[in-house]
Amino acid sequence: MDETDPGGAEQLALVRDAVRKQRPKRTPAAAEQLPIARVAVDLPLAHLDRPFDYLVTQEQDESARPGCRVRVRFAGQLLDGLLLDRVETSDHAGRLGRLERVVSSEVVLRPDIARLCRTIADRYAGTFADVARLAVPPRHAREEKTERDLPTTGSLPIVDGTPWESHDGTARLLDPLASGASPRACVPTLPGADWPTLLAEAVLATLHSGRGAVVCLPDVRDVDRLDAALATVLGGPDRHVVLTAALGPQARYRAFLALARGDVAVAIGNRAAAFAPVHDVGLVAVWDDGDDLHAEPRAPYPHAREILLTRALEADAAVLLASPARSVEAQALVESGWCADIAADSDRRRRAGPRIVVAGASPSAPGRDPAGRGARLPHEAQTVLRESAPAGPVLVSVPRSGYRPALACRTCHAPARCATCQGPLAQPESAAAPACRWCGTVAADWVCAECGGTDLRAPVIGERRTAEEIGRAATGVPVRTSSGDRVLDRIDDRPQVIVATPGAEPVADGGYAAALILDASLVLTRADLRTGEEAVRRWSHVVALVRSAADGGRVVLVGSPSAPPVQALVRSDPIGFAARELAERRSARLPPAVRLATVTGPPDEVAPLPAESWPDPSEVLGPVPTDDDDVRLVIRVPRRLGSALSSTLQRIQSQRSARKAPVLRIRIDPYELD
DNA sequence: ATGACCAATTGA
DNA sequence: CAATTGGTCATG
Repeated sequence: MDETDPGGAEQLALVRDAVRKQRPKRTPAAAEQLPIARVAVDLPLAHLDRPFDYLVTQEQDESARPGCRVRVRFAGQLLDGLLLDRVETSDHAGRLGRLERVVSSEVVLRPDIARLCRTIADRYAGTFADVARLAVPPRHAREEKTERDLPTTGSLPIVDGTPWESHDGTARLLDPLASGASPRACVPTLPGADWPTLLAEAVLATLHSGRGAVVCLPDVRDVDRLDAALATVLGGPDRHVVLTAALGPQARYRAFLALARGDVAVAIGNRAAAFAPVHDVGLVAVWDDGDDLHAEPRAPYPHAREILLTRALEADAAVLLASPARSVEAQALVESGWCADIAADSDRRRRAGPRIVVAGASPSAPGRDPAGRGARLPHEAQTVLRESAPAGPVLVSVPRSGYRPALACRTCHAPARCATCQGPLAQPESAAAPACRWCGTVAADWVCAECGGTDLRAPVIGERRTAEEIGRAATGVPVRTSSGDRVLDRIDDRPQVIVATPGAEPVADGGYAAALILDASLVLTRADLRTGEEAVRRWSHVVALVRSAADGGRVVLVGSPSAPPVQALVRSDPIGFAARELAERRSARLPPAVRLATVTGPPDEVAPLPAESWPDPSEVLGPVPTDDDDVRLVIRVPRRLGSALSSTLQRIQSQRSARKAPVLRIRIDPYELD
C-alpha cells in the first residue's frame, strides 16, 4: 500500500471502521443475570439428545424465558429449540454461540413438563425431541397475539357426588381429593353408571382443593361426553378445555395456551392431552385405559396411562383409572398396592347390571346352519329380540363392519383371493359383486385356486348384513347401523334395533332394553395376547349400556359358555378375569409381569444385537422375520431392570446414529406382539 | 443432519 | 500423484 496515497489510507480506515461496527453484533453483551440458556435443539439424532448451551444477549434477556421457543445455530444450520433453563455458568469449554432468535416468549414447555418428557423418553428408549413434539403443539402465532381470557370467576358448584355413592368412592376418593390429598384409585364403573358425571365430579373435587386435573379418554365421542358432563358439573363450559388433534391447529393451540397461561385448570382429551400444561395438577385420570387408542402410534410409542402415572408420581397428584372392565396393567397396579381398588362388591355389580345369558353357537362354523343350534342368531337370541323390542331399543353388537367382509370357497373353505393381486375378496354391499379389498378388482367369474370351486361363502358377517338379517326377523321395528365413519351418537327410547361394531355403540337415553352379542367365538379364536382381555373389555361396554335386570334389561351372548372371557362376563367379574390374566402373564413372562422390548429392522442390522451387553438376567428371543423384509428381536427382563433395558437400547440407538446407521424401531411393552 | 478432517483406495 | 471414497469426530 502506497503511504503517499491519502485516498487509499482513508478507504482502509473506512473498512476498519465498518469491521469495528460489526464486531459488537457478533459478540454482543450477554445478559447480566443468568446469561446461559440451556436449549433442547430439535434434532432427529439420538446421540445429540442432550441440552446445548447458548448465550443470551441483553436484548433477549426479557423474552428468553425458560420454556419458550428459540432458534439457534447448530452445526452451521438454523434449528428450532426449546429453552429449558437459564443458568449462571456453562460446563462447555469452548466458545458459546448466541441464541439466534427468541421465537416467542410464550412459555410452552414448563420445567415440570420438560422433566416429564425426559422421563418418558428414557422409559421408551426414545429422544426428548420426539416426546416434546407430542407435548408441544405447533405454534399458531395469531393465537398468541389474542387477548388473554380472564380466568373464570365465581364460586365453584358444590360437589354433589351422587354417582360416587354407589361406587363407594365418596370417602375414599372425593373427600381426599377435595381436601388436597392425592389418593390413587382403580374404579370399575358399574353397569348403567353415568361415568361422565362420575369423572366430572372427581375433577370438581380436585378444583375445590385449588388444583387442576387432566383426563385422557380414548376417542372423540368419549371426550365429547365428558365435555358435556363437565359443562354441567362445573357450572359452565369455561372451566375446562378440550385438547385433541382433531380440533385443528388453531383451536388446539388456543386450548393449549389457555392451560399454559393458567387461565384454565382442567384439560380433557385423547392421548394428546396427557402432557397438557395444567398448572399444579392434582388429579390425572384415564377412562378405559385398556383401549389401544391410548397407545401413541408415533415413536417412541408411549401409552397415555404410563405418561399420566409418571406425571402423577412427579407432581404428587392423585390417580383415577376408571373403566367398565379392567386392564391387566391396572390389575397389576392394584395387586402391587400402588393403587386402591374401589370396587363395589360383585353382588351390587350384578344387581346394577342386566341379566346375562349365553346361547350356544358352533365355534367352527359361525354363520352356517341358520336354523339349528349352531346358528349365528340362535333361538334364545331371537326370543329376547322379539320380547324386548317393544320395551325399548335393542343393541346388537357384531365384531366386524361391512356387509360380507371376508369370503371363502364353499367347497374347501380356503380364503377367496383376487385373481389379479392375491388380495382378500369381500362383498361390500348387499347388491354389489365380490371385489378385492386391496385393488378393488371385481371378481366376476371367481374360481377357487385350491380346489376349482366356483361358489363363495361368508365365514364372517359384517354389521350391514346383520342388520339385513335382523330386519327380516324383527318385523315392524326400524333397524339402523352404527359403525366406522357412520356412527350414531345417541338414540331415543323408542323401539328400534341398533346393529353396531365395538366402540360405535350409541348411548340410549333410558338404557337399552336388551343387547345381543354375536360372534363371540369368532372374536375368541384370534390367537393374540390380548384376545380375552379385549373381548371382556368390549362386551363390558355393551353390558354397561343395558338397563338393570330389575328394569327388564337382558343380554344374550352367542358363543361358547365355557370360554373364560364369557364366564367373566356372565359372572360380572372383570376383576377376577384380569387377575387370572395377570397370573398367566406372570407364568408366561409377559408384560406387565416383565418388561419387554422389541427391536425391528433389516436382518443385517438386527443380527449383531443378541451379542449386546443386555441387563442380567435377561432373555433374548429371535430374531424372527416380520411381515415385510424386516426381522424382530425380543428382549425381556424382570421389571426392576426395565430402566436398565431402556438405557441399553438408548445407548444402541445413540451409537448407531453417531455412525449414520439406519434407526431401528424399538417398542417397550408393545400393546400387542402380533 | 452437516461439515471437517484424515486415511485408504482407486485411476490416469 | 491427484481424485475419490469411507470412517470418525464434533456440533454450544
